[in-house]
Amino acid sequence: MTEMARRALSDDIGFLLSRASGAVVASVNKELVAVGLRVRSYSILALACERPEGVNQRGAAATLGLDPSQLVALIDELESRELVVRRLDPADRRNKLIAATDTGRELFGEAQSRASEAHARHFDGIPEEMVHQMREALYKIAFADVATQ
Amino acid sequence: MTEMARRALSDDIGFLLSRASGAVVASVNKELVAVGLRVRSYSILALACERPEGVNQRGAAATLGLDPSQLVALIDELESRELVVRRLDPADRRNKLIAATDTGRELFGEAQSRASEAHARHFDGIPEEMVHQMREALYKIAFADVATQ
DNA sequence: CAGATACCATTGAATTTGTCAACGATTGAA
DNA sequence: TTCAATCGTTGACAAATTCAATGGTATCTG
Repeated sequence: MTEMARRALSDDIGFLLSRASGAVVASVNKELVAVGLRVRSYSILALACERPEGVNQRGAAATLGLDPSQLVALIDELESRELVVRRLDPADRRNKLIAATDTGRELFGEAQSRASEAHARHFDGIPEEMVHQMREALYKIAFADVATQ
Repeated sequence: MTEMARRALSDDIGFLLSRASGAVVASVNKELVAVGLRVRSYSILALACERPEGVNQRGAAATLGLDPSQLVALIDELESRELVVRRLDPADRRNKLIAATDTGRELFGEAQSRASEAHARHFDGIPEEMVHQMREALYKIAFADVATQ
């Protein structure tokens, strides 16, 4: 299994993953300045757009792989720009549901197409099949829920 | 091309990339506490081990995709632990060559096997062919040198 | 040779991200 | 009713990102 140690860092798949991610995130961030978003806030807005009733912060943090406390300030910002609203979940008043406003959905559309352009710059040169395989693998890794200890 | 906008954030390949990367990096970081390293310092040490004469900081920053200024403190730390040494490049005294010491190589071996274990937790469940495709794609993206503006 | 230009590591600052421990409010179960 | 668990939130601190500037060094040009 580990019989053959890799020599070069450039072959280390963990390194490649974080390096590639950093490059794409940086591109998307630059592309999103025009709409006043960053990848983080963009992702939250995306989730808030997915369901009309909204998502609770705990759940959002889980799908984003973040600590719940990280969402607070980001949502504060989105809310102050009236892109999302925080409402108490009537079914469980501990929850707050984050839902996109019409303005939020509109901006998200613009943001989404900008993000796509940034993605295109990175992925267009790569064979479709390879991207497909990568997407599947990434999905598995992202949501594998590995016990990290 | 962009005719079909993706609906769910979970399908967004940029998001999956950063999410997966975050998960793997977090795992590796946890695995590396035992040797007093983090992914960043581990990567620098890896580069310093690759060539006996060492690598200059500018080059290292480029392959790591970091701003050169980020390396300074990291190398300071590695140097203070005598895992690497900074030497002036005799051929061009603007450069400083970062080379691993024997201690550094020794520790790196340990670190490398720990990192491999962390990787295994994430990648072992994924078909080999898929990992292979992903590695190639990631390599292209990581070093594509996209004009990010 | 002299000066302009470019490259290197480094410093410093401002912002964003990551991690963790706590707290009040609310819920569900003993 | 009381206990334990969950939710959003706050606060603190370390780490990472980005950018502008500086002093030392090399290269190119005249």
